[in-house]
Amino acid sequence: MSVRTRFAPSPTGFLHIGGARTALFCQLHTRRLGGTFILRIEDTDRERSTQEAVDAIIQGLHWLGLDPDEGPYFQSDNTALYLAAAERLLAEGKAYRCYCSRESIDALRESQREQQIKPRYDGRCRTRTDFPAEQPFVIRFQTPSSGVAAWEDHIQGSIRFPNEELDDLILVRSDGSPTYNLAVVVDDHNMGINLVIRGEDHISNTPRQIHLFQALGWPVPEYAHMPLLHGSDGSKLSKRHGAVSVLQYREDGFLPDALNNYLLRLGWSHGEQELFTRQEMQELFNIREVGRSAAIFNLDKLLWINGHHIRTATAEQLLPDYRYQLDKRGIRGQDTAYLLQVITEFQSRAKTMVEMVDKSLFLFVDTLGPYEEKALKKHLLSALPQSLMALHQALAGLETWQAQEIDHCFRQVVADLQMEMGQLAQPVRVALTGTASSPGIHETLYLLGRSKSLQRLQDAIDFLQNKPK
RNA sequence: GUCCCCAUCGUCUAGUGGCCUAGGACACCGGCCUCUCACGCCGGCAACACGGGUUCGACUCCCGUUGGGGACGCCA
Repeated sequence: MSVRTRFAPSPTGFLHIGGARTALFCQLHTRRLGGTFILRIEDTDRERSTQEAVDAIIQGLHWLGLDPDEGPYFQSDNTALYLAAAERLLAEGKAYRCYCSRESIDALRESQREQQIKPRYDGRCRTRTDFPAEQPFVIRFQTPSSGVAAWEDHIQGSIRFPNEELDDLILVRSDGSPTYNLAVVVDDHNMGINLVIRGEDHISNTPRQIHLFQALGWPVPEYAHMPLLHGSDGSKLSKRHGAVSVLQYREDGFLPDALNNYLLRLGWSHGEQELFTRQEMQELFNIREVGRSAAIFNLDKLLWINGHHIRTATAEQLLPDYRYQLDKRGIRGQDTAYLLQVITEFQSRAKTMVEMVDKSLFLFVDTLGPYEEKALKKHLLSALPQSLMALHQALAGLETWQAQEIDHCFRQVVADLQMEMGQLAQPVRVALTGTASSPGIHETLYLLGRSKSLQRLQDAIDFLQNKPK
């Protein structure tokens, strides 16, 4: 039987990095086995679910290349199915109506906490035989009071819960709506899910769900509970650790496969290999090889991996992202061939596409802002205007603005002035870019173009001649 | 508090009883390359939480301690 897994987020917020990792592992695992990866939106909490969140999740998955093979399915479409299952359990005596008020249960839990025992419902309505017509009730599952619920987790190994640790969970709320555990079990069964891959925070739900499968007479799926992703303080990832939407990573100039590569290495490894292509991920990943301990999100390593993916991508592959980032700075309508040349020149110099734009921005602005303070002092102020003038004159005399020609011309000027390359290149670099770093000086001149290059050299010459003594 | 899970360099990890004076990667620190910045290359710093067992021999197996995390909702 081929494997069927599902990613089942609740649409109460955007898709963050932890959810993306779960989705990635689900998809990768099924890809290798030729199985099916299903997206199911768990919106049984109608109060907190929003359409915006649904959209953000689907968009986030799409950006990462994690589009489902099936779905999205919405639990809100299956309410009747869940309620039917609950009715059946009720009819079979495996569930019961509970008339306890929230207040009385809160009081119960509080007193249990005081006694330092695990807060849980005590089952006081189990044996109740009266059904007061006007009183609201919930439907509770009658959990076996002895025995154990156990399973062989694909990641965590053997896990067992004594049933006396569990209480009677609510299947249907007093407003008649189904709850999470019921919906999950009914859907997992109906959708033919045979492997559940989800976060470790669901471990304690698993014994309850196993009981429900058994009570309904359905086969129990296999489970793989992934260790959680932690923030820098070692606790579960949350807003305060910058658990932002994965789409924010696109805004910040990350490549989807770089993020996938990084996420993949959190908890899974393949010998000493750090870098993976999409293809390799799909061929090599196995959920059974995932480690059991939680990992801490580390931006530095993500940046390094992103830099690697930028370096190894073709300029054509990077073009849409580069254009996207340029667009956000108001730079549009640039020639494609030109942009490809720029990208090629900056690929090894940027860890993100945002950084690439930052570093190449001088090419697109009409006039430079003030020279960077350090660069100005270190390289430009000490330069002789005469050397810049000599270069200006030589470059102005070029027939065409070709990379090789510029190279020859620049070297000739350096030789004529009896200077070292760096003595001329650095001041020129500051003149052209406003900073002390850029691609090679010939490439920089070439990319900047004749008119802007000559203009900026002239500006620097004027600047030096007018500087206060 | 109760239950469940986890524990190798700062971080991500390799390691499945002898190959380990513990390997790789990021970060950091040197050096090389060099017109700058990157890239690349070379080198360095840095870890088996602790205590008991088991064994001829434990990072590897067992128990305990400590530490960390998760769960304990008419949320998912």
